[in-house]
Amino acid sequence: MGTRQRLIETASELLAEDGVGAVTLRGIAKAAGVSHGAPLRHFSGRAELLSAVATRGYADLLARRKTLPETSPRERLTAACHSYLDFALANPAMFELMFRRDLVDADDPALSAAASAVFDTFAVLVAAVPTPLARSGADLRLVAASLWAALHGLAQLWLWGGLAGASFAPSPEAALAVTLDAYLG
Amino acid sequence: MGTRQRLIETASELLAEDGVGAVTLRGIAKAAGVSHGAPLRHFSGRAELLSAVATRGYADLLARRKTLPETSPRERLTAACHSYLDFALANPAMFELMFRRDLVDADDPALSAAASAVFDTFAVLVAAVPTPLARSGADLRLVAASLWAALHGLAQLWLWGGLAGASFAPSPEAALAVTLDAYLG
DNA sequence: TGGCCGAAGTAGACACCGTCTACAGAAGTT
DNA sequence: AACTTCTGTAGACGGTGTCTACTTCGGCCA
Repeated sequence: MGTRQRLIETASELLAEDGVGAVTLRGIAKAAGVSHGAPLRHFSGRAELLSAVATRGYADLLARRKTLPETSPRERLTAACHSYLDFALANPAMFELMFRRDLVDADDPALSAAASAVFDTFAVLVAAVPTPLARSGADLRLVAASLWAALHGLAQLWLWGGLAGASFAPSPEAALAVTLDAYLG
Repeated sequence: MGTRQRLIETASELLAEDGVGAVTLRGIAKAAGVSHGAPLRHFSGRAELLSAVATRGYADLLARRKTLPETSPRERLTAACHSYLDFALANPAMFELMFRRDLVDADDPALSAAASAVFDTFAVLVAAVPTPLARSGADLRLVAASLWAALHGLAQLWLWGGLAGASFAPSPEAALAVTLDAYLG
């Protein structure tokens, strides 16, 4: 395996084990057994390396969509929503990195393509379900964006731990059930 | 004004002008006209200073709740939702700081109290509205958490710029309208 | 009044970070 | 065989947060 690939691999492991704060260029280099300047031979800077890592994150997220049950469109959509939340809760550091504009190069074509693919396939799933909103004539892509945002906020808020500080501590699944109830009637 | 207060003030201005990446302890000290070590006489570290700044952010957000129209509970809730989104879009750096666990001391009592107050008053607003969800017997605090998450995700996703990369670019208000439609029927 | 002590500010050091540059070797091309 | 390009190393630079002396000033008490 080439050094470039090993750097991405090592960074992913470091990210999963020690969080976003631990994915430092020098730390990755040391963990990969190369000198601290070596990564710059394969990436223009930290942002480019982390973009490659985040791109893999989006790809992993997209891969989950391929394993949805072959049942009704409605059940496929709810499964996808659960899958999104599960991914975020299971890989908190990767999820955080994927949405940290300051750590990642937003103009990276591979990264934005992978991110768009996630949203696009989600929009397709939404469009296949006859929700009350759709029946009332709302723009389907707008419904998809709204539902995705709701999902995303649920994941973000839960990882943040904010609800735990409130006077009660709901489970993320319970909140997701309410969200799906609101959108799918 | 004491140095401590001026440091918080200066940090807030720096945050609003140049973003989260610019609120560095040394930079704040220089902008406030003190030596680079002075802030440590008033704060245990960077996290404590930024916590004080974020606490002010939550207070500002809460203050907006006091200016809601005295109309129907339903209109008050939708106004509060718009207010939340407006705050995030108008103060993106502050909004980001408020939810950046790595920059802030999550155990700061003032900070967590301010954050809880925001959620609690929101929950009160939700409880006053007879949504379809409420009528179907869902836990009202769970509905509040779910709706707040939806709002939060909308703000986060929009600031992230993600929807702009997709094949279409909805306005945040349009997406919020759909979200409110889903919850308030 | 004189002495004292703690709070507040300064300057320097340390370790770490990302990035740049100079250098060395290996590989491949003409 | 000579030359160029690629890959890796080592060192330096400016920046960061934090720690540790060292000053300085203001209030307090004998």
